[in-house]
Amino acid sequence: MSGPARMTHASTRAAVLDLVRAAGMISRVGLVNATGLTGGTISTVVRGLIDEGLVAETGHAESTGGKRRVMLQLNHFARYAVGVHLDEARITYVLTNLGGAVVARISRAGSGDAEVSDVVARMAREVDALIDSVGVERDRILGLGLVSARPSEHHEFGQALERATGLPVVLDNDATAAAIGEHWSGGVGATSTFAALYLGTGIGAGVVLGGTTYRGPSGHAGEIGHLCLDVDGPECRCGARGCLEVLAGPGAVVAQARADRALSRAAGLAGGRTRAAAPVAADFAAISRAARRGNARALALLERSARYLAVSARALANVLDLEVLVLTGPSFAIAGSVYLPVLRAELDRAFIARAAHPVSVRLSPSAASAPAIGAAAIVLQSELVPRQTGMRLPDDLAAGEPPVFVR
Amino acid sequence: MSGPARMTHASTRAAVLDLVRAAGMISRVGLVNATGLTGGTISTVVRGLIDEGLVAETGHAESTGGKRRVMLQLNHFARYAVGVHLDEARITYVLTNLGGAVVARISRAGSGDAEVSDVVARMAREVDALIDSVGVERDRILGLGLVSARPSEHHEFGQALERATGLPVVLDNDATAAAIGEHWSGGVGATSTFAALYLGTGIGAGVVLGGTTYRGPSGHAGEIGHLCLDVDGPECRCGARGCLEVLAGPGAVVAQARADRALSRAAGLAGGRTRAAAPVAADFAAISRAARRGNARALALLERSARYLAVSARALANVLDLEVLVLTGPSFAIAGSVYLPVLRAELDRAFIARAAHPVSVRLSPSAASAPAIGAAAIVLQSELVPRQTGMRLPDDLAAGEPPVFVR
DNA sequence: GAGGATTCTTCAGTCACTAAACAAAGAAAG
DNA sequence: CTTTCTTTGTTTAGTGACTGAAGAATCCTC
Repeated sequence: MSGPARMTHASTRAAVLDLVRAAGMISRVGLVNATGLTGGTISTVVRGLIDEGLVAETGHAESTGGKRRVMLQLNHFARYAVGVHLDEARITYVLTNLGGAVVARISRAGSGDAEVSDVVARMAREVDALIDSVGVERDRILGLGLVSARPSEHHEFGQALERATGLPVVLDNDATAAAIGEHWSGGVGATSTFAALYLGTGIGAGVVLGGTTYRGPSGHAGEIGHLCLDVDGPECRCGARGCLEVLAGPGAVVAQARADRALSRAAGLAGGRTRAAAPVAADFAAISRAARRGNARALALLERSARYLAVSARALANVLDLEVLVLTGPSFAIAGSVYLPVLRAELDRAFIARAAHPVSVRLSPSAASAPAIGAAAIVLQSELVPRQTGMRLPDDLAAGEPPVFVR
Repeated sequence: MSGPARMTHASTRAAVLDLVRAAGMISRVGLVNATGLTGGTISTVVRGLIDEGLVAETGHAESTGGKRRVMLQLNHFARYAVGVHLDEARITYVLTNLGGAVVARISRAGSGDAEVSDVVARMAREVDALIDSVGVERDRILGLGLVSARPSEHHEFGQALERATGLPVVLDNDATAAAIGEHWSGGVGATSTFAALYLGTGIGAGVVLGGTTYRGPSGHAGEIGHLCLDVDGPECRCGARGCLEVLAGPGAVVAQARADRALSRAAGLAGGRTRAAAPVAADFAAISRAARRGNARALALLERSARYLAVSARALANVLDLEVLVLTGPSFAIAGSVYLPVLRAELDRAFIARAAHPVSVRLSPSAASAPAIGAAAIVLQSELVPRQTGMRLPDDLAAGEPPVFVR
């Protein structure tokens, strides 16, 4: 238990930097207490971070009888990151500083069915415009995060964008990105276990366990759209019945609303009249507006969806032993006020570990642009936070061993 | 990306040992490839392990054009661990070697309502008897693992047992223990992501993500007994409706069977006539036997339970992106053959990430004593495997900082 | 302003790990 | 059998992160 608490250079530096970020403001002594390292080590590590311009001394604490502690803060404008959200109909770009705060933001039309090379060229120009709009030097930008609902389909896209922009590109899915964004922005604790419930046109969840993002072996962790809420429910494209997505997803809400002639007219639903990508999101927004205007039928549809989602959120909280649940994504940005109280009530009533700790349910303050902000946060995290600690343990251990000759 | 891949002494030693265990048989070159460390480091680490008697050279591989590789194996009988499973009605003790193989096993009556001090004294005697039965020296026993359905209620119990036996005691819950036992025994890969679905008188799941046990911030991770499968289902003690436990747990199966006069007689159910702890387990076993004898009604009840459980297992697999699901625990030991095909079919049909990888569903080869074996495995793991890598990041970072005086 | 408390830095020593030379063991070619 | 080459494993010097302890700097109290 005692003895040295050694770690690599990179991860010590990164861990200290992450602590400064997470704490907002902290002294060297505070870092000593938080890390378990000695004062000497912290002293040299902090000097390095100050020399690089990443951290700055920003004041003093009151004395506790001796020399006052010098407070340290992240120099938020030392580095930047670009976040890009590829949605079906739109591409959203944000430039954030080290603290995850948005310093520039633009939104442009989606790719449609244009050639990949053309889209990449256009995106590179739009990224340039984003950066130029605030006059940040290129070499202070750490990289570009590119998120979408199906990142596995965008590998070549990412590589092309990397060549076109000259920035390192990382890919991820929107829900995970949103979770990392919430984590980075400091809304939840540094080591907390939480999920970001993401409601776009689909339903997903980004999962952070004990401060570490969990993606699963194939990157599909947090897939809650196909939780079963009714074994005899309507069929789903996944092959099962009564899936959350079919019962309560934005698509289902919109379908139910369109089937209601009066509501369709009152809310001004687009129906099938616009092009394929947009209408679900647009009509879901229209329904939400109708509910806010007091349309009882619209409100009932949303509340029905919220109850199903609440039960699924409880399942997620039970399985993962969550401490915090953050609602985020474009659809929650619009209808969060309807969903939030329903989810809160459900998790307060029937979360199985609530004797040990409650689940705090919150609406993201930046639900609409959460994926793009998260995309930037992924870059910040991948550049500044401990890589994977520990060592790789390949599963095919015996692979490569020649045939054995037992003595 | 390049540069040294440093780690602490303890974790390098432990990681190498864990690799030797996981691989079964591996050469020094194999360890170099698997760890990324250099030959020199592996050479010294392995020498230390051989000096301690934990590892032994056991033969040669065929030459690939040069010197033959010397193969290394875990010396299974170098150390031992005691595993104890506190069930409602019985206490099961196992003594395992380093490989997790059972070298001695006894089962005694449960604690009933005796005084804690008396029970602890009796358990200490029974542990002594277990150890003496195979004549293992006391100082080669690493510790004692104590698992139950509600370990939080057994803290003092564990401390008393630690004093009485002189062995370090670790506590955990039965489902997590079972998962660790499966992992240690090598049925699943070293870095695999899997869950042990535990069916005793309750329902639980032990979760291992990427080779690391996940317990959750309050130790309640894997709680699937209260997944909702029917929002309008029967009420549950947790406050919700249609929970898995109420619809398909062994208690529910037994209740349904008891309500059936013909089945009760055919299976010889004890009903409410025996004392409180045993009957559910006993009657569930009786129903399973009846189903095996061809009783259609008993089989139908079990298959109904299996279908609900299968849907819940799919939920777990979707949320956690599982690669493997192991069925274990006393009730699966009895009725596993009924449940297994139903779960397999469900996960084959509707697991959402099956395009990326299938979920392999297996019945534990030692389902009945899995908790006790797992308890011993927890001791092995806590003594021999990397502690937590990285550094602790307390959540109350600003705590202890005096008031700040901004410059 | 002396003395004590607290914060922060400096520096020598320690230890895990690497790189590279070396030794040992076997295969292949003559 | 000898030579040469390949592969495996060990030894050794060097590197760098970290600790511990001493010292410097700063602030409070009396």
